[in-house]
Amino acid sequence: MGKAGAPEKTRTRRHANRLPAEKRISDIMLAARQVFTERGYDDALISEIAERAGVVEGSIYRFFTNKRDLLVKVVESWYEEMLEEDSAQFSAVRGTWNQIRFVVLQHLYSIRREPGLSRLVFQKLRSEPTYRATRVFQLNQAYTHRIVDIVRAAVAAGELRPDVSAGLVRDLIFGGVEHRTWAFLRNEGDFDPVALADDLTNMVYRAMAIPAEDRPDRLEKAAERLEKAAERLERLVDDPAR
Amino acid sequence: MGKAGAPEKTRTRRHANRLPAEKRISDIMLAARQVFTERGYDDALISEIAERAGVVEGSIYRFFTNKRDLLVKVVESWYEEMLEEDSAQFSAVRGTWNQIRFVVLQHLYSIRREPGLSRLVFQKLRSEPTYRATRVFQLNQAYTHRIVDIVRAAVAAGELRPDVSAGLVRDLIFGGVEHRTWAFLRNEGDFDPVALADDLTNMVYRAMAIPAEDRPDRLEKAAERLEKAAERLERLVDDPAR
Amino acid sequence: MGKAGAPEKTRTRRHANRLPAEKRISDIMLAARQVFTERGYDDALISEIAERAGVVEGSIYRFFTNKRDLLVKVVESWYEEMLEEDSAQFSAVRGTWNQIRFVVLQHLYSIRREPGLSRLVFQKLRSEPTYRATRVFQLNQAYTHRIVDIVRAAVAAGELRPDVSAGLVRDLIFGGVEHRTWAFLRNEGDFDPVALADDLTNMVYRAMAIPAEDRPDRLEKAAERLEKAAERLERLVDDPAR
Amino acid sequence: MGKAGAPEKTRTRRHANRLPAEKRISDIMLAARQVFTERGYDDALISEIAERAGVVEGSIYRFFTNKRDLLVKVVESWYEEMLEEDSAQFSAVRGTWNQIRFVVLQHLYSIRREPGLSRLVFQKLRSEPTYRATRVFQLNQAYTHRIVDIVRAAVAAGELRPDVSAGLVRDLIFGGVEHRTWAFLRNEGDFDPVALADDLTNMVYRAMAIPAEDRPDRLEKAAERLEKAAERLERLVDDPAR
DNA sequence: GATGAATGAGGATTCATTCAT
DNA sequence: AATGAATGAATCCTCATTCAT
Repeated sequence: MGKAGAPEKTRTRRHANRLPAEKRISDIMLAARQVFTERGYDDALISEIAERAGVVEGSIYRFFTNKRDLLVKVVESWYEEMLEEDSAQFSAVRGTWNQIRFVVLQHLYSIRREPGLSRLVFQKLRSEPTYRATRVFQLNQAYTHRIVDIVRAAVAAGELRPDVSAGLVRDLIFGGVEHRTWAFLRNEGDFDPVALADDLTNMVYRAMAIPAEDRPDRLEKAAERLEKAAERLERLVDDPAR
Repeated sequence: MGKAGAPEKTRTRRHANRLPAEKRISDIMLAARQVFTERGYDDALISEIAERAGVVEGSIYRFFTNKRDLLVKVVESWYEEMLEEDSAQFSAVRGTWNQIRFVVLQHLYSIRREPGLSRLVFQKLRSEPTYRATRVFQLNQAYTHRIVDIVRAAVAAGELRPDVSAGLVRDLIFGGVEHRTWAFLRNEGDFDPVALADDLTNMVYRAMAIPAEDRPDRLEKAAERLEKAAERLERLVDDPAR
Repeated sequence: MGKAGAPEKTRTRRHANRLPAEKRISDIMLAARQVFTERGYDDALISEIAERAGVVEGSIYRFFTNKRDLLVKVVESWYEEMLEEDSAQFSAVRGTWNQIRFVVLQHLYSIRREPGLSRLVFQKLRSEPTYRATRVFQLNQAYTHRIVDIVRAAVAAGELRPDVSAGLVRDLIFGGVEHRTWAFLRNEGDFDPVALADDLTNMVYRAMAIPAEDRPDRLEKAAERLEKAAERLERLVDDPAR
Repeated sequence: MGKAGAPEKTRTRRHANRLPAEKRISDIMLAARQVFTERGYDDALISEIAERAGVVEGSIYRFFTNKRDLLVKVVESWYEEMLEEDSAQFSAVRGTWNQIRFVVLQHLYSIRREPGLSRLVFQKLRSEPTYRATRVFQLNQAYTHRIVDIVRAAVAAGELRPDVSAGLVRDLIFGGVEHRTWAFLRNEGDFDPVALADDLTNMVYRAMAIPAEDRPDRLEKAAERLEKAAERLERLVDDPAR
């Protein structure tokens, strides 16, 4: 009903160039990313996305179910992008502290690079009741799970307290980052990713570290080694022939 | 159907029922709180709020600039409510850990009691560019600043590390809570406020606690041992032949 | 979502005169009746209806749920109009044949007067799966049921065959009329309501009439009365004194 | 969801699978018949028809001008099918009543077999202004004209009243059947074709049968009696004294 | 002060049809 | 001949807000 309207009318059409689907899709997604970033979800117009992508509105619906789907796809690809980039570098980072700091820092960088998309994730996608069923949810899981992995490994290695909840650590980190960056996301000024990453990592690492009482203190160890060295020297001196 | 040709409403809206403005306002805010909670911002209808408040749409605009203002006012009063309630009990809580835990727990309780409003704050109000100019912002500051106060006091008292950033702690806590409760806010199941408050407080407290290494006694002991070892070495050097 | 769009924008508005709801409704229904009649359902534009009614599009939705509801309401009022008009005159018509003819003729007149609405009923409303739940259905029932009543009464009075199915008669009549008038409804030329009503009524009446074998034929009755009259006259002549 | 970023379809549409045009056409028409039947005209998608026919949308337009043309062709072939089937059996039916009943019954059967197509004819095709120019119109004429032929032959044979309008009979029958079956077409329950065919045929046949009053014998007898009565009266007048 | 009828901008979405490849 | 990507027109409906009464 109302659908067909007057379907038999003659229409003038200028057929545009026939591009490979991939190119079309990436054009649309690029344009959408821009528009969503600039305007937010509600104020983003499909017509503007279409225009910037050099496509007609209807063409968008060949590839994307609806506006929300387009947003979701854009965010998905952003996550994939981030995961890919990060994982390449991440493998080179050694040490629990360094790894945590790396993840935090990359996260801060990505927020700083894409405040618009970040806001959309924080504000729109994550609060929807269907979020958990989304691929974005899974990607975000993968994204944040790196922290969990790092923590668990360090716990297993005896570096961190055995009673540390990796999940809670993850939420502290990502929640903390988010809270720390809301002002920036509201355009209220910049932040220093490196300093923040250091502070945050220190904080969290300290919370997980094995308490001094339960492990050989470094100073103590050093003293011990020094003592032993001194002893041996003394023995040598006492009995140089030996 | 439904609307019918003629208005079958026969509304019993008290004509010119002149109530004191305060009563009017509180009726409207109560209704608005319900409707916003049940439906979220976009799906909340002014008409429904008016109906529930026993008021006409237009009357709402006598007291509130617009829909958003109404939301803001509702949230403000919620915050005031929370601050009032909490502060009464808070003064009785002794000890840094206990105080932090108290604030965290109350926060968790309030989220659990008002998931709808919480979501609106997290999702809608906080992301708006005008947020910082809002009284909600100030109230939230007051609300979260208690953590800052607690931490600073404890730092000053020498209980916590002097290099702790109280602001970062605040963001870790509130951000962490938020991340931890999103699933709940999405209606994906409940959480245990007490357990979470304990875990989170422990975590954060540990991060701020003065590390064993920095405690005077142990430092001094280690220094003593080092000095003695050094002495012995010096003796050896002075008198190699012995 | 997408609903509010940018709701806080300032809008210029010229407030139109405040008419009683009834007047508004009737204005809208009148305009709708015209537009639906002229264009059919799909090609009827709400905007055009609004314009002709001197109303803004949104106002239509104060009184009518949606476009279809508007059509339904228009048709309903048309039916009520017809039922009212007819029933006033109908009560004056005596005799089964005359009554049937009257109903048929009025029906033909109404088709001729409102071909557009007739087509909409025949084509759009009646074929919808929800039709039976509609008030239009009920009105149509009332409209066509007059035939059923007439037939049943005549059957009860012994004027028509006892085995006549009044429902089938109704369907023959209204179905027959409809088939007979489709060409007209398609704008393929006029028809003669009076002649058609007569022919159709004759046809149907004949189909229901008690067969001659089973009832005193009029000629026979006349002959009988004539015989009796002749007899009495003869007796008078034979015995004038009596 | 669903459409996904990349076309996951991997359609196995036989590329350049060059089938004889006839096969193509019949595949398309078969698919179209199904889809039109299942969904109705407006909700039938060319894309679905194409898919079911194992063809690409564009190919449909090689053989059919547009969607409506496709519907028309489908209905045409259905009519041809029906006419062919019926005429084979029809020739074996003897007697006016039996022939009418046969046509009615076959019509009822076809409605019962193809409610979807029937509805499309009743609702969509027949109401279009171009209907009369259609081949469907002609086929329908042929289809319904059998009634006209039967009636005219019976009239000519003196079996039926000479003043019967064969066209009106046709409209009563097909209109009556249609009205009687709308509930079924709306999916509101079944009907009994045989019983309905019998009732309807009886009804119509009675309407056309030569009335008893017009039979020579009874007329003559009555005339005789009248003449005799008149004679007696005349005698009285002639010889009042007697 | 209260009423509530009227405003009116605003945009996603569909799908038959075309035509370059 | 077949393909199927691209076209693009076309419209219903919502609801916060206003302001004449």
